Amino acid sequence: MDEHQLQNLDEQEFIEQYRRTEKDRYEKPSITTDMAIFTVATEQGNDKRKKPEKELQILLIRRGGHPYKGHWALAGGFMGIDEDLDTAVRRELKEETGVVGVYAEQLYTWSAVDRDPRMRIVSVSYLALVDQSKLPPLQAGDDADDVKWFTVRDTILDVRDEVIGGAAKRIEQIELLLTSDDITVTAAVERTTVTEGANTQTSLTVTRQDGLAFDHAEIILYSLERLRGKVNYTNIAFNLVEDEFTLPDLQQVYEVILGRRLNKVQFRRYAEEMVIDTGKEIRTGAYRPSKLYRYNPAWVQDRWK
Amino acid sequence: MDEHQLQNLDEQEFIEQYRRTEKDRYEKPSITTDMAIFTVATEQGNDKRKKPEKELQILLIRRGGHPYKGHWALAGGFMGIDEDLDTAVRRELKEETGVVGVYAEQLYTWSAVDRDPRMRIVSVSYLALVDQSKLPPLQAGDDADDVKWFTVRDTILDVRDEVIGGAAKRIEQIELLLTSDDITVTAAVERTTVTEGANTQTSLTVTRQDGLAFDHAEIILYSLERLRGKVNYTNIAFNLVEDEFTLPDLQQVYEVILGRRLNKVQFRRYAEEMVIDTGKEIRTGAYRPSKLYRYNPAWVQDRWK
DNA sequence: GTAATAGTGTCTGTTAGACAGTATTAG
DNA sequence: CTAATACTGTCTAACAGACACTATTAC
Repeated sequence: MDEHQLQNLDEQEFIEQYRRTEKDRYEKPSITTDMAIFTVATEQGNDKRKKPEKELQILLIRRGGHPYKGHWALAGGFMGIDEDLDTAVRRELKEETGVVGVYAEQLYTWSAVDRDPRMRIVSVSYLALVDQSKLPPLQAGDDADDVKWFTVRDTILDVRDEVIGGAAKRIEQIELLLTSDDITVTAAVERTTVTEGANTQTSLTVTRQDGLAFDHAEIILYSLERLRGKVNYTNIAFNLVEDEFTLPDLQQVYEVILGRRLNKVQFRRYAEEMVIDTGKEIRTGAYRPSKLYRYNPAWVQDRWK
Repeated sequence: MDEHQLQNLDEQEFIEQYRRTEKDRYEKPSITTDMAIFTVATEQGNDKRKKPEKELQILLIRRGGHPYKGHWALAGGFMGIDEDLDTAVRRELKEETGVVGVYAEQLYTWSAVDRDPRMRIVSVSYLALVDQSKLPPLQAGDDADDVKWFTVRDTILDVRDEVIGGAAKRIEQIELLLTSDDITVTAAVERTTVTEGANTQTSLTVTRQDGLAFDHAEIILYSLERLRGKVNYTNIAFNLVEDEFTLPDLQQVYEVILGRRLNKVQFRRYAEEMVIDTGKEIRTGAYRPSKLYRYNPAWVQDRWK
């Protein structure tokens, strides 16, 4: 049956015919999910007298199978034919790490033709956040040899500007450094921004990596960008504190994400309308106790009225 | 060869073996792209003496084949096995409408199991913007019977708040109205926002549609949200004016996107650092001429310092 | 008391928002 | 001249950023 005959059927007949003869006419890619899940954790080994510092961490698994066997990767895996992406990514996270019930949002879909050595794979990445107190003990499962939280540090090593014709080009060399107790994995990524007229396009390319699998360094850097952007105009950071939290703790979360100190008065004015005072207090050291707040579900972002 | 044997190979051997025996073990979905491309156009039939009003328009094609034959849809189609998504979506747009060289960014990946009646299809949607002056005459091609620009209007008909246990739920009834000269297509979409603690999730569901194909009403509303969000903190709106433009024209673009009037002084202060005076002027009516500007490529968003 | 952090009062410079004015044009 | 839109000066209220202060605690 040729295309013309096929189109002269009514829709029901067409679909039946299509399923019989057309459905697998072209080669299809596979679809996987990848989950960049972050938490804000207390640094090890600190002075008893001082309040502990915090840091941003990401969950990685060590791959038990080829390809990139023994390398560290984001949790994730193939989407089943009968599940949607949100379901698939949560299922994979649970299977590989035991982590459930986290905040997760879709991030970006990666489709470079050669991004997987096995075959054509398109991957839909997710950004997830979880508070330490909601975490069960980690347990590696499935394809994973091991699961660990890695401290995330990204540094811009170099910025180079070029002007080619009417286009302005900015190339940033970024180093991504992920460390666990005894393990360090790194990647060098080039971030290219091309501005031509009003049209600005940014792309990320891994130029060197040590211990990381696939294009996951790009995905991690992209998720960091998104996280840093959204923290300023959404409630996203509240997913990184307990249900009841203090304003100094919340401020620490913002500082860790943004990588810089914030003004206390300013921060508290900003946070005030997003929180509700529980009336409780908590004592954490040799100093004045801190008030406990909870998120104000009635808060609406009004930056863009 | 079982899984264990497979994993004892070295990586090169593994990949060769995988391609022979594992590659097509599981049923795969198809991947398509969908392009929501907008422009800001001058309304028809206006008073000579007054400056014409402008409106937001989206490009739709009438489907020449099943399913949804004769219905209106976003441009797009299947990704080839040897091309990435950006390439695929631009190729499809060109094939179906003749439009090339536009600003485009990836929007969201839609994966509901039943979103296509033929088979399992995951679709990656794109948001694109183009200035009228860069548009060639439209020409339907390929699977498309016809191509038209539709004026976009979305109205919130009703907002209902519910509180269930600790979760706050907001259900908005949205009407999407798309009109061309003689054609009107509509859809009713339910926008549900669930807030539980700090965790807010929003979903869109089409409840009724007339003349629109697939879940494209959801995609269109989602792209409108993104456009309205980004216009405030990026240079995205400059893709909707000519290379040289006046500030009143630019302001009109912002007003059309946001659906409300902006304060002139305020807008000009905001826009000032994003533009460069060309020294030229343009006369468009029986009133003072307007200065022509161009985009300032050195502008960087500093809202999130 | 001391050292440490939590939380507040208040000053200052900047910015958002609005009003009302002037400038320029075609007809 | 009039009607229309482009553009600007300036007032006010709100806000961001910073400093310095008070409050509370463990030891």
